[in-house]
Amino acid sequence: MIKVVVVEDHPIMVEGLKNILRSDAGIELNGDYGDGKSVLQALEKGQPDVILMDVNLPDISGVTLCGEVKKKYEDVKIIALSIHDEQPVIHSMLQNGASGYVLKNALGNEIIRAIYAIMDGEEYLCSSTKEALKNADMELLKAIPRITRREKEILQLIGKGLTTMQIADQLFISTHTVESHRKNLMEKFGVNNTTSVVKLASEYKLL
Amino acid sequence: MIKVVVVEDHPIMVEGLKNILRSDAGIELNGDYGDGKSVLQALEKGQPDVILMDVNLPDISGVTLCGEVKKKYEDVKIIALSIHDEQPVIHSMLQNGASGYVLKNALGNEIIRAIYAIMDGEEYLCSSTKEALKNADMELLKAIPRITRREKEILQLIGKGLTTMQIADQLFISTHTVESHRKNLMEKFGVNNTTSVVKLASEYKLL
DNA sequence: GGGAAAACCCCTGTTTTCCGGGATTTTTTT
DNA sequence: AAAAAAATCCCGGAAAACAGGGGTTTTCCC
Repeated sequence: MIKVVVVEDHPIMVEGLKNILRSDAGIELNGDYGDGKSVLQALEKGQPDVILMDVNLPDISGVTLCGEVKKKYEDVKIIALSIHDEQPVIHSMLQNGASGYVLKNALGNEIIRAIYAIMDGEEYLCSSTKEALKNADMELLKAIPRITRREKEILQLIGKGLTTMQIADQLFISTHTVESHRKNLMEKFGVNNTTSVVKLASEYKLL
Repeated sequence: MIKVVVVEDHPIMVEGLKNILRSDAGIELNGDYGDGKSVLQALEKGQPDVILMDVNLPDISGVTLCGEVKKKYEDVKIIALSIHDEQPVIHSMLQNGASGYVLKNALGNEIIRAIYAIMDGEEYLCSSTKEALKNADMELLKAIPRITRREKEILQLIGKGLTTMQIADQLFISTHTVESHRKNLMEKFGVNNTTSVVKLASEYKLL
């Protein structure tokens, strides 16, 4: 029996997943969790074979959670579940140790197939995911930039529509510093104006 | 028996909803559809009592669909299902005739409760939705701005990081015109710089 | 078909961001 | 404790966005 754990914060979605998993005789559902913290706690007491993990969780990002789980329990396989088909999101999950990536608009049996595939040591991407990756040069695959706490803070204020001067005032720092952060953000996201940074950050759910 | 139809493009979610609805004896599931077009077609041949409608559909926006359904079949009650708790999204759905708004992180029985409540002629908002509305002044409740085709086009180009001049070049219009659109967009969204416009538009899934 | 609203277009001056450097002081991580 | 990463600060010139004004042409609704 393949032991599966579900991490997903939408109960209705969990209900659907349970139903799908139950329909397969070789799979055993070993619990479900609504956020990152509770699943990390649970893992200390024993690990499943596979974790079905939503990328957007209420507490920590799926990317981070994925990395942490794999660091501690390298044998646990992770399948990412997501509504995003953005290339950097997919790429970041895979880089952080996910063995599969299935979009939420996939059919139920794609999940089953994914589970068996990765138990065989394969990597499983659902068809729409493959589609999303195909168009991108494998060379210039970009991961989601890792931004610092301060940068995030400034990004949020920029998103609110504040000017550099207003931000400087609010955070009790110089306008020059704010401009530096702005510059670094543009650099990290590989764009040349703040508007694009905000758009991308919003797409990657970094705000 | 209350006849319910589900409009939702994530099969796993549909699976979960079916499960929940099946568990209640007074509710009968009358079909599910993955996009706006197919449900509009189906409605011509007969209407259910209630439509459970995802706000983010692949073809048209839930807000539009909601309006169209209510225009043609005013007796059909609509419950919006969404992952967003943004106030303008909620507000726009209700303005377009939705009788209920349930977030996807709600528990299954919230759905059941919502169905019975609106069949009794009440309006049903799940607890998190109420929470999201509470913080906002009822006075300055803002609907999602209606933007024109041209404005959307320009917004997308801005989001790509193009400057006013590059946009003007690409669309064969003057930079002044682009600036006008920019101005109108800021006006419509009630903010004073383009970055905020892009952020909001992205939140409301207008891009 | 006619009128209103929306969409589209244009201009000038002021403010803000962007770009190109460079440097010092905390934190964090190893 | 050393090395790496973050956070802070600084400058000046160029480029772009913003604010506030006005005008013409489509489109849409009655």
